[in-house]
Amino acid sequence: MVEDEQKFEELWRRLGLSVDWSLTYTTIGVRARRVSQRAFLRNLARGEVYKSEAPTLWDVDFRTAVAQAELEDRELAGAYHRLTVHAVDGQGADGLADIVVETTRPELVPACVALVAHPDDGRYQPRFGSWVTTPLFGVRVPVLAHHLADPEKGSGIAMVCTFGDTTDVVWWRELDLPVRSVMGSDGRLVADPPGEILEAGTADTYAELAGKTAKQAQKRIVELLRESGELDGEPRAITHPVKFYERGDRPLEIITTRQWYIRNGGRDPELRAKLLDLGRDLEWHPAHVHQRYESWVEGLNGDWLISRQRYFGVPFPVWYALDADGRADYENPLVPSEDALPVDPASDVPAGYTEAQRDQPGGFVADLDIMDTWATSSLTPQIATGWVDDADLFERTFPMNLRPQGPEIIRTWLFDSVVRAWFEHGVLPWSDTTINGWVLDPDRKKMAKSVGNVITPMPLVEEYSADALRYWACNGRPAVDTAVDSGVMKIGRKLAIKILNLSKFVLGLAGDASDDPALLTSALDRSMLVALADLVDEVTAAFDSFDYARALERTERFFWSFCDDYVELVKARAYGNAGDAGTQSAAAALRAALSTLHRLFAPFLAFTTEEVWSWWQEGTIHRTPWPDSVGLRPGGADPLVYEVAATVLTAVRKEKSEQKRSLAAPVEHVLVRESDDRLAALRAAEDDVRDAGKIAVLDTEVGEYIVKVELAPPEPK
RNA sequence: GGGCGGUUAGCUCAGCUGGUUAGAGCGCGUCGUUCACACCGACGAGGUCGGAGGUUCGAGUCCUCUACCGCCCACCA
Repeated sequence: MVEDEQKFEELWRRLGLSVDWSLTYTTIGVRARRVSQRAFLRNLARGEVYKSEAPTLWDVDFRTAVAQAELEDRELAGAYHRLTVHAVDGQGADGLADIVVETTRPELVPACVALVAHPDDGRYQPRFGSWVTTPLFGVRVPVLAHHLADPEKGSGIAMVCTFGDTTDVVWWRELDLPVRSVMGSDGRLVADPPGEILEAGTADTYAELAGKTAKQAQKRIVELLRESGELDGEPRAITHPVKFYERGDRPLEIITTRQWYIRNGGRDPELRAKLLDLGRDLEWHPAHVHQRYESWVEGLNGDWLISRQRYFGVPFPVWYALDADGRADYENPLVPSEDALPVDPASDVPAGYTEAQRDQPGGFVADLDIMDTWATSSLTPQIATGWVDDADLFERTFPMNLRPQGPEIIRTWLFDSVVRAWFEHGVLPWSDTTINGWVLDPDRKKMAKSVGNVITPMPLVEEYSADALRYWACNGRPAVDTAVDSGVMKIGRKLAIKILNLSKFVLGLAGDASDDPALLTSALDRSMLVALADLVDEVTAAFDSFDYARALERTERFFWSFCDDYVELVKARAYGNAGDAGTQSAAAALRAALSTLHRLFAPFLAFTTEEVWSWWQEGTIHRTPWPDSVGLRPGGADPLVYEVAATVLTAVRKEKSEQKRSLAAPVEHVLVRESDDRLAALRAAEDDVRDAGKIAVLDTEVGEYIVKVELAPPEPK
């Protein structure tokens, strides 16, 4: 893990990310533990966190409870087994017909506590309230009605087991059914059968299953059912979605355990509504990802389970008093004072007790569970802003501006952070969030270790440069998946080189020229600066709305046209006599433009711009003020001059290219027919256009747009 | 089952509140090097904007329906 951290830090430094490395923390570090435990204790004191014994989704390999947010569905092969459930003598309005139920989990027949059908289902209405006995085990269970039963599914009547899936939990709770659990925390059927099976005298049958995994038990029970004649036909293969722990390999079981929960609106409509409101107050970039938050919060079906039965993590700062019989008092946990934090209940002792009383009747016992990492990560804003140890910093930086993160952890990191900040501070932890997309492999496939298509950034940095990688990354829009594309990185590299070359040119010809705006006597120069000022406004607005990709695109577009057109147009004038007004104007405009472009590109090409900035400025560009369009925008400038001059120059280049002539080829005559105002603009830059195009005579006339170019005949070889 | 994105040139993608002949880069073709740039430049070819209706003087841009791709959510016996 430490190695991974170093690798990330090395990469991020190499990429020039402006991280304050003094603020890094680990979730089990002292600061994070103190924050986690303090927030927990305060949640506990206010009743926002509670401990409860309840059916819990459980990973049998990790042997820990898991939270709703850590679930994922996987499509799994399974089979419907048609089982015969027997009518009980003297019950049933229409005689003693057996009932056929379909189940994908026949191994849970010993855990069956009821059958349920839809209240409107005529087939089963006569049976509601009657009793039946389960196959193989002969346990009496009621037939009940519940609206969640789907008449279309299977035989229309479901076997409720404790617990086969989350619907069973709902039925168990809402129909007030008993617990008859057989699944152990190790994923194997427990050794001793439920009491009802003992009473029914079928313990020997259960013994055939005890100790087996779900899969093994299913195989065996199907054999037993077949032998007893209670399997109706052969199992019918299906595929169906099954809940998994996102990092687990076997389907989750549901077992009853005592766990810590934080209220998150999952069973409290008022809190849920408040959290939805907070989600609406948050500025999402892009806006539509907010929908994910909405559907997640609306779909919550329980509080946030934060305890884990693992070894490494932040411990709960809690002990329980033991009574004279050694029973723990879970209702009244013993807690430390805040200034004692962090504590480890496994080695620290609660106030008023001694170590000798640990695990002794009349003494105390530690809570040995640890917190889910999200219980700590949900406090990142509080950890980073010094909530427990730097009141001044906290005052100035909380709530924060921005949470940048991935889409897959909206339901965990983002949502949990909102919950914690709301409980503790009554506000959102940040005003804005940006959601990134995924990086896909060059074939637009999701990267996965199992597929072997994972590409790490460092080799790309080494091949194309950090700025090229940044350029590629900045071309990916927020929340849009972006494929690794060396072509785009090459363009970034090209752009960086172009900036170096342009800077060399500008600084080479006007070494220490003045920036005095009064020197801007050329209409073309002023026109270009107007366009540049407009660009600054547009790019600033794009950054303000977190649309960095747009900011880059606009800057880049201006830059290339600046190099191709403006620089070519003013080159002759710029090379002129340093004392001439035209030369001074060009130099001043070029330098103003260069300074602005350097700064506009700085967020993207951090290293290139830092280098060229150092050629002529003091200090780092990354702490230089952002360009100001007001100061840049010259008075009395006509934006048309630059545009029309560039258009004519392009037309001249096109003619030369079509004649397969050099760009340096002389032009005898050019006729520009244009509207009056555009011709006026062109005349304002006429000398520059003639110089740049090597044009001898430039005529203009008002009319429908046309540029007619007559080249001088080629020189004989 | 509910919802959110996407579908624009061979490829990767822009196209903001509807407005003149739909853009960029790559790739492709042609041409061009004394004077910032061959780690280059210029120019060009290439698109029924997924499909069908509709609103409008005008739709890639708005509305309805629909197809396919990706994703999220859901109590999926």
